[in-house]
Amino acid sequence: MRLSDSIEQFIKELLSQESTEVELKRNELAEYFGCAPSQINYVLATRFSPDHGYLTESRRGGGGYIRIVRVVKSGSQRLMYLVNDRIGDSLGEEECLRLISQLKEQMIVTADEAALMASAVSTRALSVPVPDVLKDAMRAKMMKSMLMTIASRNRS
Amino acid sequence: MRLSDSIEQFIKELLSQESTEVELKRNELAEYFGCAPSQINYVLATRFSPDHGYLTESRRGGGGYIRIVRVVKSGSQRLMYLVNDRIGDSLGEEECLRLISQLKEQMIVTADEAALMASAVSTRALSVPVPDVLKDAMRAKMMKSMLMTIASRNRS
DNA sequence: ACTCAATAGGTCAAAGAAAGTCAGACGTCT
DNA sequence: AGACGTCTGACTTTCTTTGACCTATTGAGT
Repeated sequence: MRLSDSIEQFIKELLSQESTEVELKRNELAEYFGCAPSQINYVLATRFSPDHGYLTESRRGGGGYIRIVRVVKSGSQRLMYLVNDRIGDSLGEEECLRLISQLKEQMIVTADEAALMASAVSTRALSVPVPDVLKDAMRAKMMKSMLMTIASRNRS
Repeated sequence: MRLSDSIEQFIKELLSQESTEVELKRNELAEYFGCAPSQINYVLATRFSPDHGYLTESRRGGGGYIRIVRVVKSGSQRLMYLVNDRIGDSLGEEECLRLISQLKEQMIVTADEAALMASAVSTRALSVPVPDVLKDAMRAKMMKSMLMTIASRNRS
């Protein structure tokens, strides 16, 4: 069995026990598996990325940690559809706004959240000297990122 | 648990009991936590700065003290300060996250909104081939745009 | 008034603690 | 052998903690 797979298993084990969130120490985990600490980052990058349905945050320095959150897909098929299929690599402002207003209508996001999202992807917010092609690429990523975040709460 | 966090909690405990202001002795507090007195300054600098919504004053010499005052500003005042003064033309990711978490702590935005904002300015969301300088310029604009949106609703 | 010692807080740099990054070595399929 | 996935180690960045030295205030003794 591959080391990466073992670590992946181990973390998923923890996640299944401790609900949807787990916090761990990179060095301890590396010690436990007798590997380089950076191996943990590799596992996170290749198996617990947002694309895989996970979010991670961390802190350095004394008392540092890594937290992994499993995004629950059940309550939000619509969102995951948007993230995985609907939104591609590029999204214009108009289309962003259309999507956002649909989400609002379907009561998947509140009016306040919709306004927040719209202001983030607005032309005004992105008015820096960068080609439009790249801005639209960025909009796509921002939308996905925000939708993932929304999907990760709200397991109602 | 981190020492800094314990001290922070301790002070906030005092503040919640004694209204909006608390006065303490640096050396006594350090003794109580068994740490170097300068540790107290570190906690003040990293957790009770004006950005965090606190002011501190102090006196040296006999009968010296440190006073910590929680500044009670309305949400929209705080937001306007951020938009007009605090955030300039450029803002790194770390600083964005710090500001956002402060807004959450001050209950000016909800946890959900904070998460949404954080995901919008994240490295992940902006991972397109654009120089970092421009990304930080964009972050500044996005933050302002989002904060304005928040301010324009409930002017409480 | 002046000086000096005691008291109390401030500053800063260096050490320590954790996590992040990335290039390159190593493996394992085809 | 080549391509792709895995793993490591050296170096970096961020956050925390401490200690040595500095500055301000007070008060007692002259």
